Amino acid sequence: MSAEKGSTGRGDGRVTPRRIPADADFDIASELLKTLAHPVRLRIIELLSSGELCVKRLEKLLGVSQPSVSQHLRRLKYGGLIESERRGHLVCYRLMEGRAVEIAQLALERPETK
Amino acid sequence: MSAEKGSTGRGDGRVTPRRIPADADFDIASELLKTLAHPVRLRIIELLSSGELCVKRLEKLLGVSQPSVSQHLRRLKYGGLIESERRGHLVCYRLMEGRAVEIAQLALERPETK
DNA sequence: CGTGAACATGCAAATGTGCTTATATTATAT
DNA sequence: ATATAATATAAGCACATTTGCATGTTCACG
Repeated sequence: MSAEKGSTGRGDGRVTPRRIPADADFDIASELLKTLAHPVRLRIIELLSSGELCVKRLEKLLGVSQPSVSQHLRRLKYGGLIESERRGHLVCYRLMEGRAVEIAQLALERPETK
Repeated sequence: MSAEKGSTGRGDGRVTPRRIPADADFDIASELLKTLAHPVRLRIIELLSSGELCVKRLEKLLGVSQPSVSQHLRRLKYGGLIESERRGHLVCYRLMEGRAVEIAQLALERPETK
């Protein structure tokens, strides 16, 4: 199974040299994962991966109370995963951090049955 | 930026058809992410990606107390990410779930500065 | 201005997490 | 059998997270 060391294969054929993670990197990375580690937030990321959405729309799609949606959006925004833009009296959210979708998709895969 | 819909590109050239996630899938996925969302557990995954290690060795490499290491290992094991095998009076741990390393590596990357 | 719609924020209760310390368990060696 | 090394589990506490509910805020429009 041993993955080739020192580089990361990607879908687009690029091979990014992997740097040695410092101590703080693990803190930062675990923050990112904590931000994603909630069913509602995962669904928000998945929904936004198809394009931007306003809160009202998310509220309906998610079937979750408006304050709850706003709180999750705030957390995602604070974590730098999404950004918002006011449009009239709507506030639209869109994805900012590409890794968010990639991680979400990986986590949503069914475990490989090798 | 829009990623191609309905399929996931992977490093090995495979293209896995993506199924529509059901409600429970988000719960399961967020459990997986929560299990990974701790700096020490991330480091354990990274260390084990090079081969199996016993608790004593992990304790030294991580600089964390033995009970703490054991607790993190238990969580990872319960989540199905690692497995253990007794060898004499050592207990060796190794990776089980390929996604764990992939997700950890993605989370450890520096954010893309497109 | 005042009203309504869309969002955001604040707060308190419930729950979950992580760490430390102490105590069990298991296997080896004597 | 006993002692010792490696590991696991348990109890307790501090702290963070989640959730529901109430209350603010901001904008558009009449």
